[in-house]
Amino acid sequence: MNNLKYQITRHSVQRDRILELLRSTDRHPTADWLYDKLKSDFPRLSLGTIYRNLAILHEQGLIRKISFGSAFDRFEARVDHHYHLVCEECGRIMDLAIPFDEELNKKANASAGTFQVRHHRLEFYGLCENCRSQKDK
Amino acid sequence: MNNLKYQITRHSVQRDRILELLRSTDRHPTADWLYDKLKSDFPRLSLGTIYRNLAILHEQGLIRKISFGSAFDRFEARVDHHYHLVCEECGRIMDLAIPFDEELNKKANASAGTFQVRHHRLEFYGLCENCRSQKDK
DNA sequence: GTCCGTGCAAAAGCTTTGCAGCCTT
DNA sequence: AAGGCTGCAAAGCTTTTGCACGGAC
Repeated sequence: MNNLKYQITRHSVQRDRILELLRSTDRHPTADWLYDKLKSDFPRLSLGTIYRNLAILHEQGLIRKISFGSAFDRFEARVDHHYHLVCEECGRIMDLAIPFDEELNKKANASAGTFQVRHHRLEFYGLCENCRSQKDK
Repeated sequence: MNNLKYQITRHSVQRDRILELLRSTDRHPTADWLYDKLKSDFPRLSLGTIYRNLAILHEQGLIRKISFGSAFDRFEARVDHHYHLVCEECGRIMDLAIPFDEELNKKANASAGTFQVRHHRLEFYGLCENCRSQKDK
């Protein structure tokens, strides 16, 4: 049983360069930035290749992915600060009852140098009850 | 000086219903879910209206928005667990030096009921040095 | 010679926006 | 009457995917 989407066996210069680039910077680049940087070396490079290789590298645990932006925003009417539980299986989101920790901002600020921390966002990921019992079957 | 994009003055039944719906549920809906729910009451409703009103409600502080998904993913070669600083002005992302807190998962689990917490994601938002000095001018 | 990886282009998926007409004030 | 709000449709953006070709092994 193997759920990997990409089963790479071959070597790819492009993939090497993407990983190398990521390892050489602390900018947490977007796919597009990588594309721009590598375009001069591979004039016929395509964004599809970037994305495919990022997915492969990610699958291999060689890189991490941080999602931002707004593909699939969720909304809620509760406007006080609180944290969420997110089910990785079904996408369900629940509010979590632990108190909001303002102290976290101070702790972060203490290590953030000249960066000025104003707030934070914390989410917990795992399995909701439903999906857990599904998996037990 | 007013930077608000939406300056609402008028009343809208659709907006009322969106807020009412959000207040009546704990599902943290997507725009599409709201659209589906309201479609029967407003047969000619459009998703554009949903999005516009969500933006207005958000601007008024009546609702919160949680972004997930992948519009603008960022990648990094550092694969150990760590936290990030995100500049709200320029979008720059930096690694934060505070230790990764595995205890957080346990704390969350203790309040999560039947939800099984496996990991978490924590980001700090604020202003980087550059953008801070820009603002002082 | 296989068949994986690439480039290219089209498609997909969510969100935004232009526009004309309607509705609130 | 003024102009914000709506529905509709098109556009915008990032990411994904189908396909044929070229390259790795």
